[in-house]
Amino acid sequence: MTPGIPKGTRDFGPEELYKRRYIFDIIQKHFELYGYSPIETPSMENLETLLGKYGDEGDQLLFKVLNNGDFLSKVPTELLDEKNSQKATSHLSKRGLRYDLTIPFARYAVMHRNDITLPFKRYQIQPVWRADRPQKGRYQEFYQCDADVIGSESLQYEAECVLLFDQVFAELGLEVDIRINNRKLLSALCYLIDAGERISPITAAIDKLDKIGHDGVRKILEKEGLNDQQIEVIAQYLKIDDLSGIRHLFQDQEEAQVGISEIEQIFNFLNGKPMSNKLTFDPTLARGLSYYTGAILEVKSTQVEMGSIGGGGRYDNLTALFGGEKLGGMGISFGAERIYDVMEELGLLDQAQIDAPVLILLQDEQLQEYGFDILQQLRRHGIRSDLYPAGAKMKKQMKYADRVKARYILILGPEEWERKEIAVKDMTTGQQSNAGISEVVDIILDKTGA
RNA sequence: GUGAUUGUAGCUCAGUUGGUUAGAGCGCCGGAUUGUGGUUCCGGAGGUCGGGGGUUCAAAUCCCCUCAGUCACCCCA
Repeated sequence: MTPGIPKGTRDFGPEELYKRRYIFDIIQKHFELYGYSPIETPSMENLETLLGKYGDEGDQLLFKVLNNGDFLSKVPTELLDEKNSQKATSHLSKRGLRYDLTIPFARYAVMHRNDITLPFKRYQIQPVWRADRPQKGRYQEFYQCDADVIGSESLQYEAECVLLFDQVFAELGLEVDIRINNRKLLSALCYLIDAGERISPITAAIDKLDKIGHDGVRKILEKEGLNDQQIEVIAQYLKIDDLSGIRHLFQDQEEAQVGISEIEQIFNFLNGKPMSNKLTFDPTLARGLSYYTGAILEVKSTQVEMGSIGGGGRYDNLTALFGGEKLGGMGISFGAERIYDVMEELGLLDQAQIDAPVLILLQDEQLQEYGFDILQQLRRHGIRSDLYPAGAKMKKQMKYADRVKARYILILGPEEWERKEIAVKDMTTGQQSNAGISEVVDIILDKTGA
């Protein structure tokens, strides 16, 4: 067989992993700085936990795990004859791979309600899986970095999340656009045109505005069966780009007014706070996940064409889905893979590599044990080091040293052995000198700052 | 789920209207250089042309099927 990996998945070599770790470390550091604590949940959840939370599309994209044992024997024969995978699923699979980190977190919060204190702030950096067809910036297995707070309605958390986005992307060296909107405005809009139950197709259409333009949106809405009057109101809404305009449009409609003042309060919290990136109010921002009820956030790179690299929002009622008390929550998610792709394209990850190690080379096989001894002395001093196994020509050893990007090489040979010295070569300058072991340690510690 | 596109050496790709033994660059291995890499020079290894079937005197090239990758749409990070 020829080796391969499933589509939409990737191997990561050492170089990539150092770069990824650089990103994850910065995100994690800021999560903790902002008072979030880590949790982890299993890769698999019960399917009933996952199903119905992400909309029909989401359900389609769930990876389902086949039951163990002779599961086919338990499927009613009518269903087998029907060959309807959808209907048979409940008999074939009771577990699925997690699709995001938010739903598992809500499940966690309900299950561990007695152990957590509200408001509960947690972060989670783990892979999620979607049976999507892969393309640029889209994989079937990818990491999300989520920070959520549950059990508080306070808008300070919305503001906090905006700052978190801003600070993390600033430290990563990325320029981004952070956009904010409020689901209450969208739902009020649908209510205004007497189409409250059509909120998801309508918001889906609105969300596409910057891609397909006003006419495109109009066409979709026509297809959805809205009448001219309704479409006209939506078109009006889409032309507004400031809060006072929105306020005027909705006059004394309560839900919209609440949404507007929420956004205003968030801006008030942020007033005067130094930010590297711009936060803009965008009434056309909708976001796909259906569980958001309040503020919604989305982050896009201004430098590289790529889907959103971060997003989030407030959800009022996720815990109730699992039979818990109603706990409001607010959370954001960093799309690590896309951030990686963006940074790679901008060349921002080139220096994200670990300090090159020290490598010991042997001139003579007889000196291997001596070399091993030197190696351990270096390691005891905290110097990242390695010993090339005996038996290779110096040229080959040198080439290896070059390949692994060794900063220093130590050469042990009969001549040096006679004088109780070690040859030290700085691979970046090519300079070489002899010194005793303790002096060698000092040189390396000094130069590498280890 | 829908649509496009590409599969030729480890990698990136040439390969003319079908025509002898399928090429290049990079990489790899060896040597020039038995105590010194990244430069240079010389030599070498490495290919079921994604797979299967068909047309033909002859197929990497044309046709059909199939598999895989990539990209776009839907949706999303």
